[in-house]
Amino acid sequence: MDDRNQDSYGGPNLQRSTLEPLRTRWTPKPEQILILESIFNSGMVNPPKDETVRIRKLLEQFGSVGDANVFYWFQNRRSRSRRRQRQLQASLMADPRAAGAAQHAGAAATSSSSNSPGGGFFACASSPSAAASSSSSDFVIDDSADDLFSISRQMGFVEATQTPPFTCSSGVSHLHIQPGQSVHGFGVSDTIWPFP
Amino acid sequence: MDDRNQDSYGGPNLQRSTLEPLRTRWTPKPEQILILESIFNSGMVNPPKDETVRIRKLLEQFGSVGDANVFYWFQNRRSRSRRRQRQLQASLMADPRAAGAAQHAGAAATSSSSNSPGGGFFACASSPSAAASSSSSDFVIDDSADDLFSISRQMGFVEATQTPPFTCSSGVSHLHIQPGQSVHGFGVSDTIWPFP
DNA sequence: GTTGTATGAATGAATG
DNA sequence: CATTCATTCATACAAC
Repeated sequence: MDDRNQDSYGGPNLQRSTLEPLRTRWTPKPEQILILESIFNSGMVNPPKDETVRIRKLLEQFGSVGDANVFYWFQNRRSRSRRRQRQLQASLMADPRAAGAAQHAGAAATSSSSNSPGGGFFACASSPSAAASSSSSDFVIDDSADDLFSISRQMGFVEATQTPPFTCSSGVSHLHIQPGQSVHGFGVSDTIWPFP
Repeated sequence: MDDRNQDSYGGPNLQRSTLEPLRTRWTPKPEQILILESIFNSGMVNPPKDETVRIRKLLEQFGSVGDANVFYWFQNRRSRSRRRQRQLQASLMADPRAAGAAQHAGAAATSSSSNSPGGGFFACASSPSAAASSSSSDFVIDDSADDLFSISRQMGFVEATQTPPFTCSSGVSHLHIQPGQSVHGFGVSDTIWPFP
């Protein structure tokens, strides 16, 4: 399916009664969250357009999703991570003893199951088709692949009803991004006013 | 009377001391959105500075707003419209059958009658005195307005204490908004996405 | 059924 | 004009 219709009609459990025209907001499926999460944690916190499309296609194997959803997801993810980080910092600054009390995070797997808080965790990368990639430009791991415990709710049970070919390579992913972009040529601002 | 205008340039800030939700950023009132929307749809998608100032003054009748806000609004508007258009094009190109599948936006995009910014939607232009009558109905917005609409959901209730009637003269038709009138908010939020 | 929280979606405000 | 960040609104879902 190469259509990227952004209909988010099919929620995970929302389609309980063969009623589809219920336009709700996109509710990512556990598998989708897993994929997104791994991509994010593998360092690609801000995928460019083309990557976003690719990711969307990947996710589409598990349910309807649009590019916009993917875009929003990453944006929210970044924003949220940053905010949490800041709050945590503030908390620590206020009271160093409160180190162990990470807010109230919905995640319960703080220490036992998670890995190094800055990298791996789990990463996956797989293209169902189109492996015509060649040049592997390394992505830039900004600095902190921050927050990782947040994947609580919907991922509790990955009940893959019938998971299409979806492979996950543990370790560091092979996600390759394409830095080259934008045909932006001229930055003329003739009729626009600079600003008062 | 609610004439707490703040100055235009630079800092659109307005917050009540202890009663307001401490809004830092400008939240356009429904009437303001209407005005802006009509100006935009009347063809003026990129107003020069002087026009911007005029628009701001117009908007100020319904709440504090600065030139910068107006400027940003138009800028975002243009950007968003273009992106939406491109996304739509892409969608149609990818899979014409998926035409009706927009997240929860109207499905009236396929026909497309006016995709140009100059396409009529509702515009405003009239002399202050002439439009003072005919107050049977608040206003009429063609719900059949095609793709390029996105009246935010913020148009729900208007608490305008008391502001002078307003008549816009800028475009083609006329639009008369009375501050006390509540604008019927249709929760139609355009939701195509932010980037192609 | 109500409340609280997590989070998708939207948009104002920048920056390049 | 393209992209990104920050804040806010709306809603799905869980807990009660």
